[in-house]
Amino acid sequence: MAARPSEAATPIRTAVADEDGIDFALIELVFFAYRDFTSDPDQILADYGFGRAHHRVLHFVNRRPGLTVAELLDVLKITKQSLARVLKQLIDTGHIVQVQGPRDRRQRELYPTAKGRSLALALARPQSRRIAAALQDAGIADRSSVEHFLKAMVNPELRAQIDILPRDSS
Amino acid sequence: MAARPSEAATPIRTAVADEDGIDFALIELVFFAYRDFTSDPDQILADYGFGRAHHRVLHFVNRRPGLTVAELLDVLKITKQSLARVLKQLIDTGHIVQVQGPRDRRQRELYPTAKGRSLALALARPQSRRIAAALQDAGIADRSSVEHFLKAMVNPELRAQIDILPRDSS
DNA sequence: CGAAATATGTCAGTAGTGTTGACGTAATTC
DNA sequence: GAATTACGTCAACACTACTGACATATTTCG
Repeated sequence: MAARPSEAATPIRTAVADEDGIDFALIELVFFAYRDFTSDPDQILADYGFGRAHHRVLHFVNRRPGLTVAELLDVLKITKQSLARVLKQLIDTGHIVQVQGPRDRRQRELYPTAKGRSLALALARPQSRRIAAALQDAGIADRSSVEHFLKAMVNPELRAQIDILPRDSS
Repeated sequence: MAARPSEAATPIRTAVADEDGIDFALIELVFFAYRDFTSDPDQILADYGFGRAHHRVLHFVNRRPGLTVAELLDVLKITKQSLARVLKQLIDTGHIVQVQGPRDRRQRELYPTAKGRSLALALARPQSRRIAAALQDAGIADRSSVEHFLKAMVNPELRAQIDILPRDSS
């Protein structure tokens, strides 16, 4: 590969722009937006010794109380082992409780405690504020266009998961 | 804390909704959208033995050829050590070359090679397609509203970084 | 009923990305 | 000449993710 290092690697000095009609501007903005979007809860989580994974679990358990472990794995798209550690910590710290499934006793339904609900709200608050401020700043009166855009960014076969979740309008 | 496990943890069975006016729907959509947005390049990167960190470095070196190491660290908001590993790999594999700074010889200007440019484009292509499809799906004729929204999601003090980057209109 | 499938939990090992702190070197600035 | 700056590197660690294997309890099905 690097047979002749003296000439093999010629630096390209021009910036990529519209080549192939690629939307670099929006690609980058998604990166920056997400980076800062997650930074607010990250700071709060650090106080609890939690990470981003704990946040996601706590979020979905609060959004869909009674979720089973399998359902949670499916939403998060992670493996059982990845979930195990963070879920155990959240249970040990009293943020989440497990209840044996009423119909199928093999299942463990996951519910937030008052403590877990409280933390979930504390984590969501700055994110919601950031979104609201951005909508206002962009002069977007109708939330639904952004909602539609983001939803369309999700893989079609996974959009079903979103619809299961409660909507603000409900 | 868990003095009386039998009653300390009472499960909350109601889903969080509009409590405190928190926009859970959009918070969730940002998570889902970003998860799938990054999944396309992740698959390509796996073929090279690279990860998401390599992608980001490659992206910004292509967008701002001649970036110094310090500038790259500032954009990515990671530490020198985190960058070192991935940057070394990208240099060793001939995707990026370092050039001694012309004015300040302590600096190392980073440039993509033809190979690096090519990979950056390959990684950006599916992301750009996803964005374009989502805009169309959402019936958003004017990209600028989404662009403005995403930009407003970024911390104000960090927006300067975005403006340095080349715009599609240039 | 007994076997197979399912839901969950757990163990061991590994990888990628991030952190902090310290230290060394070359080059620039003062 | 001394301090600062830009960069590279070493060691140690944390978090999140992965794979593969195995155990247990429960349900389903032939």
